[in-house]
Amino acid sequence: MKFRIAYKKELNPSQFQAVNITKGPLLVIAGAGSGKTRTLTYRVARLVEEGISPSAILLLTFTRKASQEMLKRASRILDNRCEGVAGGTFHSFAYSMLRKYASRIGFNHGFSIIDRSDSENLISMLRKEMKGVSKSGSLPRKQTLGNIFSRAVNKNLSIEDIILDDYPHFSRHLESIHAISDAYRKQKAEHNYFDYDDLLIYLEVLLKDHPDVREKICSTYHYLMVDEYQDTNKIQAEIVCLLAGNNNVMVVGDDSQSIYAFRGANFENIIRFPEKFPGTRIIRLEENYRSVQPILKLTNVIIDRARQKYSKTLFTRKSGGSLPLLVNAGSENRQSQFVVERIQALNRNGVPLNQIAVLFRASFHSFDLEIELNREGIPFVKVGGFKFIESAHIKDILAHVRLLLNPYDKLSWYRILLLLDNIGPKTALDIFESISSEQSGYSGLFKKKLKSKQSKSLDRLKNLFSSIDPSEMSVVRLGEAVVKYYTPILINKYDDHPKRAKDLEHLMTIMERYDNLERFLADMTLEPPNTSSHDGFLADKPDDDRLILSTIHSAKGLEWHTVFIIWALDGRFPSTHAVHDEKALEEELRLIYVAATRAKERLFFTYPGTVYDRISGMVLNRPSRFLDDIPDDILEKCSAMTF
DNA sequence: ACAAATACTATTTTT
DNA sequence: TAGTATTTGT
Repeated sequence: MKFRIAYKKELNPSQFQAVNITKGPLLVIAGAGSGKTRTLTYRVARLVEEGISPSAILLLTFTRKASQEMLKRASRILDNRCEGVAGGTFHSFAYSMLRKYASRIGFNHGFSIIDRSDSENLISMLRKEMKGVSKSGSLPRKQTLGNIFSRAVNKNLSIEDIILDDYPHFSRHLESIHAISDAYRKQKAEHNYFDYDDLLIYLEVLLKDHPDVREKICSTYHYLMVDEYQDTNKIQAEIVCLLAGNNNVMVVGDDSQSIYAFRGANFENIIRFPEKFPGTRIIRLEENYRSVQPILKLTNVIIDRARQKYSKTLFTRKSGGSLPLLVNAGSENRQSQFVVERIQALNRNGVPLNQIAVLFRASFHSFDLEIELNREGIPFVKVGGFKFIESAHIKDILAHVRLLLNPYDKLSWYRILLLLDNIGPKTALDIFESISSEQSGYSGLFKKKLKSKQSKSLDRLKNLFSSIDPSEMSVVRLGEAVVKYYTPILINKYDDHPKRAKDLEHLMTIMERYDNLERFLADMTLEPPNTSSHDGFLADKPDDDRLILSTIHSAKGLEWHTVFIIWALDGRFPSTHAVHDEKALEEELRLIYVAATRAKERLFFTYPGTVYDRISGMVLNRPSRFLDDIPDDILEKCSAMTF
């Protein structure tokens, strides 16, 4: 067969093999910077060139952006048939399958997806009820409870196991926690709520218990490709098994880059893949095309300390380059200043801002730097951490919008009613009960008798709901009506309302892109914009030359000319929480490995000399233990003063 | 009885 | 800083 693309010429031998083997199970161990994306992209093109229908190919990735990017690139090297390939995250794929087959799993009236904070709010309500019952000491907070429940699902363990393993100090509350978990499950079923984990659970149920559905889905998607396989959990691995009916399944991953164990990911999925699929062919991509020699030398030393790994050694042909540098800055602010100065110097020497990234372990690590960047007028985007979509004012608007789709949405009513004067938790729930029992849509709001003060606050809300009609107005018009109603509340509630009003404007520009309310809401929970709130309204301009600030988790798969890793301070990275747990410590090690392997030409680690840690009462003054004893000819050390 | 204001405390990463 | 527990106010 003659192909338009010269695969053999454009790929190295291992990559070519991975593209060339299109049938049967295939495991690709792809080291950092080894052209993993390139390989997947060419493989998509190859399948399409072989005459396979694009809609028969399913590409599961970690973010929607990643799959879009790959399909776009595949289209560029072949043609736009590649855009027809089905791609997305496990969660978005689960969503579309479950929508299609909702009635098969007993959800005849559909369901709505709740995000993490919705789920926590629901848990919080149940926790309050439970507080009266349990006697001794305080229950875990809602966030912790959410973590416990989610981890149990994603690791396929019981609540007992999770508490004994990870939260032994809460074991005396085991019964109460169990009760809350049961109540949570019940509430979700009653209100047709699916949390993130439910999407995976119900997809597994659908595939497992309904052979005809599974048959149908498998006969649609003949070719399955899964990216970032090291970060899948047990359910996802099971789903891959169920989907790979005809064994044409390729998974790509790197156990050294597994950084999502905290949410149940297990890189042993990679190791077990050949057991699950007998006859699996294994290909290793070991040539690094990204980093210069000195950087690769350091990252190889870092990952060498990992206990458990698929062994591989990356090599590069990129010669030259300077040694990575570990800088003692003296203080947090001096660290920020140092980074700013280096960025300005690089920029003067012709490195564009968008080729420079500052990476950190936790979102708040960049606060001081952000102030310094603003002072110097250096434009930046921040990725990861607290998201635009998670800020209270955006969630307020979305709650109103959600009610237009489902007037019996308990969480949304609760949220928007609490915004009103003289209405607290009790009244809000009473009103919801009334609406729910009336069964007459949101006009049920008019039925409930209230004190005059309270009904006065409700009047404007009633007005809003009687003036809008989701069947007649476009998505963005609905949004505008809600914003108009909400603005006085916003001004009253927040001192910084001008900034937040801008966010609402940005939300309107996002809504403009949708003509379907349901799709809009699903996207907002499944694939929300990943940038942080205050720069959200600028984030859509892709060519903007701006510095990147990012959590390491959100930097996965990306690369820059120069990378700064700040707060490389023992006690922060690894954090004091992780140091007593070997598994957690290993994950921190992989995390610093992922961060360092993002760099192409220049790599800086910085730490503030001495920091007092209020929580542990310790003085932190050592560089990260992962870097501390690396020889000077691999990692150069200096202080900001002597640079 | 319930809402609103105030005090206290523990602090990561994300679909 | 935000979530929760506690106190004060209507």
